[in-house]
Amino acid sequence: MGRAYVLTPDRRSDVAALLARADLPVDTIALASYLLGKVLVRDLPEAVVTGRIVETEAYVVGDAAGHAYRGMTPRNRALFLERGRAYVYLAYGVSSMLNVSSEAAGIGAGVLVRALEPLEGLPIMRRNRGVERLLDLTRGPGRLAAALRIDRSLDGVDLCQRGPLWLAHGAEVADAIGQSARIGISQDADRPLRFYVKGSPFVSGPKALNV
DNA sequence: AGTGCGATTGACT
DNA sequence: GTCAATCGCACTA
Repeated sequence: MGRAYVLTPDRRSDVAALLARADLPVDTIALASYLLGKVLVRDLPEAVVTGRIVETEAYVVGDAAGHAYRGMTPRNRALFLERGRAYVYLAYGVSSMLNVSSEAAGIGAGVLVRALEPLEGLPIMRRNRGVERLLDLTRGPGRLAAALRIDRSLDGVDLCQRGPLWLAHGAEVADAIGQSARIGISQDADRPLRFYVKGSPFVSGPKALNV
């Protein structure tokens, strides 16, 4: 079995460095791996809740599995904004999904955030999720959105600006980055556009994809 | 205006 | 492992 996974040291989000838009790679695939290790900061009325990104998926230009594939619609317009904006939609009428828009303004593409390692605000996350187990708080796109109380009202928010939801620099990803097919899609299902921190127990998906 | 379908999750056999 | 819940939205007419 692999060595024990070491939790990232807690970091105060009020001193965490905001990601500048210029820091974000323009290319969707580059952005997907770049976001691993970065910290997602959610400013809630009662507390700040943060987590380290450990799993992402790229939905690239011309991707039949991407929501922007058939052009701009009321739902997916945020995917066409400049990179670093939030695209949030409701999946299966039940779970909210957070994406980071990518590429230049006018081009529809983005990166789905699939899993976080919880850092700050664990009590709030437990309350938002209604579960106790640390591993169940933010493992999976719908779960992390619930834990951070992210919903469609945050669609279009600039993640490169301090506000209700933003991105901060994190510790370097010392662990190797794994790559696999994306989860839960039928179109273009074999393309290796999923990225994850190897060895992190907070990564979602079947074990076979996480080697 | 009606229809079909998910970038998932949680409950259950 | 299987499967239903649940609803906004894209698509067709």
